[in-house]
Amino acid sequence: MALQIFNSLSQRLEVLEPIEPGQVRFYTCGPTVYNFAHIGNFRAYIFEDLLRRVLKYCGFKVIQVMNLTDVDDKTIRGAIAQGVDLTAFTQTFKNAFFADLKTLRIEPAEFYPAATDHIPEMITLVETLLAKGHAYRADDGSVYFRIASFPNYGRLARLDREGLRPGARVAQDEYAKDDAADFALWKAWDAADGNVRWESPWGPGRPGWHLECSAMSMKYLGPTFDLHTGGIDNLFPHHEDEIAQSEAANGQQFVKYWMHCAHLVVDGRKMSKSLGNFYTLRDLVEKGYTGREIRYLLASANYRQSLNFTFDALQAARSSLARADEFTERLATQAGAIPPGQPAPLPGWATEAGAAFRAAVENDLNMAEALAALFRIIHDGNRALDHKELSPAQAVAVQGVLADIDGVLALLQTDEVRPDAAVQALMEQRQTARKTKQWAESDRIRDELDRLGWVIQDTPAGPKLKRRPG
RNA sequence: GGCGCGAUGGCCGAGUGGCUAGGCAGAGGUCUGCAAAACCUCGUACACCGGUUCAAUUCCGGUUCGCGCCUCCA
Repeated sequence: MALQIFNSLSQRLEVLEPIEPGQVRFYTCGPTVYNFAHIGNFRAYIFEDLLRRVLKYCGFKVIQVMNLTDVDDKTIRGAIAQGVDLTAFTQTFKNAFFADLKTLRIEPAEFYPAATDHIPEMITLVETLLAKGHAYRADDGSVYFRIASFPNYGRLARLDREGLRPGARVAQDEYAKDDAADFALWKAWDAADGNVRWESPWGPGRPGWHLECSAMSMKYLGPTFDLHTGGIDNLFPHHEDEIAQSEAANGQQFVKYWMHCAHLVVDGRKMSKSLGNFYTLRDLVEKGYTGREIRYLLASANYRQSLNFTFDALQAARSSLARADEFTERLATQAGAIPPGQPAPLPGWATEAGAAFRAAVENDLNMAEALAALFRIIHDGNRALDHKELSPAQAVAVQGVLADIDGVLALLQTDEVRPDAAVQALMEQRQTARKTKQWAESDRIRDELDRLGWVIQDTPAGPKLKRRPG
């Protein structure tokens, strides 16, 4: 089997065949750092993280670039509103973004280029486009891309010239453009930009939004690379414009495969501040949910379908992970008894589930099926342990399968919290009470531990303390 | 107006022209001092209306509802 992905460009499933065998170069549209990212944003970043991990799982070397948009209308507006420098303003949200990625166990990309660090590259690209006749300078000092000069425009989004007719959303003040559909490569400075400006051959101004992705992908990945991803809302105009700029400048195909992640909705409704169903990652963490739980929920659905975020589902994610944790711990206990140097025969059910997992992720990242394979291991493993049919050596082998799987999922490692001395002492007190059959006292201590956030399990090997989630 | 996606049991969510998704929640049981965990058992789900077919949740058409894009929202 080989990794198959759904290519937005062809609208079909294709076997991923990188330009350079064994290595996938891919570009992912990153955040505009003007506020804290919300869970809808993170759905896309988790999708990209799963993709990255699946690529590695399938044996590819990965070079991933994620851009940081740190200059645009919103960042400028935000900086001015707070009366701080653009750089200072965006730095706060860059830091927050990286902290959030860590919370969600998203593996770092190889490069996180920021737009403001690549102004010269962008200016060079605009010069190339001007020289090749794909761009023109308007009366206001801005430079626009001439869509009429690029016949393939609209191919990705499947929009024809009719569909590109100016609609209500085209800004009224874009009179300077030859064609209303043309988009800005370089925006001339105006008063609303405050002190945000860079010098250019066309006078002071700033880059258009789409330009950074073309300039930076070219710099870090070359004129043609394998894979480009983003949210479905970026498909048009952003990605369409990237293609136009890059292919017009380089005269060769920009990207071989495009993948787009569908949106997240909350309680079946579009997430919006006015509906009161808008959540940043930080909002959920404040409510007591862990990054791992949120990751589970966001990772559990097909990336091409809209995902319905509900707190019931988040609670279910919590319970599912508790079940997984219970099993990995049982497995570790059993594996701990292994005599050193024993070869490990893998039970049949684990081999099958491991293969099912691989087949699932290779099928365009079918994470629901992949998780089903994980739960097959948990279920069959628990049964084998109950029936004393899993040797320590086999337990080690199963751990190996889980480790492989978790290379993709990044869900199984727990954020372990050890009970403190007081909690430990209570547990021992309860044991003493139990030995003398003082059940009322024993239950009272159990309730007290519960209030402290600890659940107790009496096992044949003695009592165990479990952190109660939330 | 144009283009596109979707509707699966209480919840989240795979999938398939006939054969169990999975998880969570719920019910009963085993185990346990009681629990917890685990295991065992348990659900005539495929929006609606037509059509194709021996057979449709799956294919086709329509209806209703939801979501998205149509120039700077992941």
